[in-house]
Amino acid sequence: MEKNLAKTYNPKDFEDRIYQSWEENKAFHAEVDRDKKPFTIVMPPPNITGQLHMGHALDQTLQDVLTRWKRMQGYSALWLPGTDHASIATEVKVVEKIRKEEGKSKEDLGREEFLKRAWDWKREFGGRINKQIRKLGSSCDWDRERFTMDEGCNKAVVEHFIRLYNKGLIYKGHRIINWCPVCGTSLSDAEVEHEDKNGKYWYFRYPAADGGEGIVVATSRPETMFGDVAIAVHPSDERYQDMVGKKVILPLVGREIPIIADSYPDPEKGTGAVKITPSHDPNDFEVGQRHNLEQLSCINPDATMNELAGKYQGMDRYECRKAWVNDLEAAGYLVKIEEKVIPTGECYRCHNVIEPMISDQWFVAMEELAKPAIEVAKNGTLTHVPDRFEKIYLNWLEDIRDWCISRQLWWGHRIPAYYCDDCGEMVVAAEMPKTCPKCGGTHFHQDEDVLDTWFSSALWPFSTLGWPEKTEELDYFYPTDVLVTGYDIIFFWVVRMVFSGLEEMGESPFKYVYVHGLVRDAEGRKMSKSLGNGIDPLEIIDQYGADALRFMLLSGITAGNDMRFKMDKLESARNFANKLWNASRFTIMNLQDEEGNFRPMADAADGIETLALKDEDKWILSTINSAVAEITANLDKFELSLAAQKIYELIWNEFCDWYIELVKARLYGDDEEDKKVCRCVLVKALKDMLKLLHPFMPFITEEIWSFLPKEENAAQFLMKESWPVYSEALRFPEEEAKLNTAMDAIRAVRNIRAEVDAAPSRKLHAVILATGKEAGYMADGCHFLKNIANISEITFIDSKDQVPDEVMSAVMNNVEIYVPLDDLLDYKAELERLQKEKARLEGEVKRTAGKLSNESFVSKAPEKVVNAEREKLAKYEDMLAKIIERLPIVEAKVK
RNA sequence: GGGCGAUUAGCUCAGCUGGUUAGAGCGCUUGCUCGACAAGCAAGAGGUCGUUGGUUCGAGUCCAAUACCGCCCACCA
Repeated sequence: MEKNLAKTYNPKDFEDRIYQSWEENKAFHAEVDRDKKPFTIVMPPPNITGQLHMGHALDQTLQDVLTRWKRMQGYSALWLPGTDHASIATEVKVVEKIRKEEGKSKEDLGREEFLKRAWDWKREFGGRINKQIRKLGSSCDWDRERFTMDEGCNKAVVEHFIRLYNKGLIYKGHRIINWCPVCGTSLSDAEVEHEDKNGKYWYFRYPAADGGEGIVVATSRPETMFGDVAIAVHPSDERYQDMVGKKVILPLVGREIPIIADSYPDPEKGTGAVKITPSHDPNDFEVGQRHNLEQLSCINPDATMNELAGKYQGMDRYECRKAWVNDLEAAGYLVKIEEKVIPTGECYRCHNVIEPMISDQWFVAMEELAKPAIEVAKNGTLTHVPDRFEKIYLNWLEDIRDWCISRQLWWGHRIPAYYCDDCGEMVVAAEMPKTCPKCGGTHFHQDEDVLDTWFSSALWPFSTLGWPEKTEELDYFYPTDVLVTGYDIIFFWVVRMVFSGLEEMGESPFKYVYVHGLVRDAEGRKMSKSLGNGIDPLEIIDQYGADALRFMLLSGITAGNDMRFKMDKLESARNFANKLWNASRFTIMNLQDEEGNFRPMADAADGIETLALKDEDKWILSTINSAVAEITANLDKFELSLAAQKIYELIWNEFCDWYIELVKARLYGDDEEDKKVCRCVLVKALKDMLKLLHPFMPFITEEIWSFLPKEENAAQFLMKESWPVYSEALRFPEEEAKLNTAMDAIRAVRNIRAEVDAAPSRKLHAVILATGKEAGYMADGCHFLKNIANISEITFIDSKDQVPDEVMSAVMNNVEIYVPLDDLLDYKAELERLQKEKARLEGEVKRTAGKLSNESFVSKAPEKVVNAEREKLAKYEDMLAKIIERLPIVEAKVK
């Protein structure tokens, strides 16, 4: 067994091994534990249509960060995984597969055989998706994995359906719905995408039945004219008032239809007269209802014309349109054509134009269900992050129409309605009835249709916890805490979960909805199969590791906004992992002797703050301590990206760049007791940082953790360790100030060195003039200058007179540093530097003094702010004075 | 037609309730193989925060208008 980390960071060496070890030890399993508070996230179940894309990777990462963090905080954290049967999407894929491989249609196979193939598909792709989720490091509870069509979910769906039906909230209706002629099914309003297309208005004359001029109407879909049953005009439209009640003739068809008055037509649009086709237009449907008009369908489900279209029967709707318009024109009925942008509805799956049709479908009555869902958002029980999505959520609910839930498909939850073969009586029940309540018949057949896939996903937050049974899990884990999802499925899913949860459970299914954006490609385009610009998360993981991918996805994002997938960001995340890896290697190296055994450390049983800590020890502990508070606060507010940013800075800029460099001299020195303290601080610091980083980069942190010395009561895994908490005992403001002064001095010397091109290996002398409390800071901290700025000798002086002749200088707050450089002196460079500094300080003094001379600033701004401004002014004035003093000396040297 | 987001360094983006000199990554310049790390170290350059007004002692941050880009919704005569 290796005792230290490998020389280079290679995530492939350990990511799979670690995940396996977590899983074997059931580290993700969450139990009902009444001593703990529950934290619950149900995973948005990926469709079993294919494989995970970058959007899933982001979605997963966000949820995993939250879950791991809460678990470390001591919650019984359940992240419940699963997949979605995705009725229509999967059916399309399976049909395609069968067609390709066997040359058969689903009808050739028959329902039963087709479903077998679909289940085979589910096993193959469901399994693939689960592997991908594991690769990402998701800490979900696999013991509780669910599928939207498993037995329990099916039971929940049937139960829910029956309950709503019995309450009158589900009904079967002969109504106008969105029909996709290609998918061969009805669709809900949410499944129709709107697109503006270039089209035309054709103006046709409908001659009056009594031989008069008749009326001209515009239409963008002339092929629906065969279904016209009336012409409507607005009752106040004076142009047509005397025509209301009269009849016109449907051109070429010869059928007489009435002119009616209705509020629907807009006198400003078209000719103000509208042809009414209740079977093929939702508005016309309603006009038809109001006026008791006949419903004449002229288009078949496959978008060909039916017998009503006469000689056009059998033609495709668009072929018919062309021929029909030609014929009307030839006959002189065409008045004019107008180019127009026509808003068109398309199927969200196949992007073919939707045809509104009348048919028998099942609906959920939305009005009553929507009310409580609106209420929970308004009263704050349900919070959207960011909150602007609440408006979108509310707008949709407030405008909602009844939800068409039946689909003419095979793959899905079959509608639990049965019809008596003898009398046709319908019974809604969990199982096929034995006898008909009406005629006593004993033969039934089940409704052929299946349910909208979203009908089952709407129940996901409670069906997965055992509903309709009253399980312990349901009682404990429901309602869930946060739902993480993309903004693209708010309507499909979030809204429906809320009203369904409220209906069945009486409580909103979650307290927060965290909405994230899309992952786009480097050019900002949506990743899509047709563009071929998708990036496979698995390939990225293979190359850079899951931790780098996760960290990259989280860096620099804000809730609800899209992000771009940039390779340089990914590399940066990987480099960060490598940095941590090496810093950890350094730490472990210094903990161990040549044999790899841990050397003795100071006993920190009474708290690390009780040890003989040096200033830099207190500084790093204090810095980490503040970061703990900040990062926790960020996570509390769902600011995951800011939290990630802070832990990055803490590890790289504070720990690696400064602390490690500051303590090297001690570690390589010979004060054994001090070394023990130093090791102790190193381990403590590293461990705390690993814990803070763990939710973001679970693999590397767990791997490093396994190499560190553990306390007796340590958890088996880092992932089971407790989240660090802020401690007042670890707050060292004095040491922070001291170290900041030392660091400024180091930077100043390095700057001079760079300015004159002095090799880093060249040892320099420094003369320091320090006053105020900085005098003490520099006295205590000057050894750092020696160690990491390569200063071999330091002379403290207490007056300007003692400044040597040939020097470069740096002025800081209460500290002046002079570096004698005899052969290398570059006064010209220093003069430039001083002049630049002078200009900067003059600007600062002017700005600060200006502020302070403003009467209303001094009287109105908080005292704290004013005092800070005063201190600033004093500091800048002092520094400026010193620069001005120094300038003529340097100027003289330049000459 | 309605609504929303974005506009900050060459590029991609952070910037939470208004208060030090507006930050990061990448890129760029210069110099470094000194016992964790060249996937690195050090020192730098680079921004009048889209525009115009307003509120305020104080605005990248709040308000209004405007421009450009993008997105969502809407019953398609």
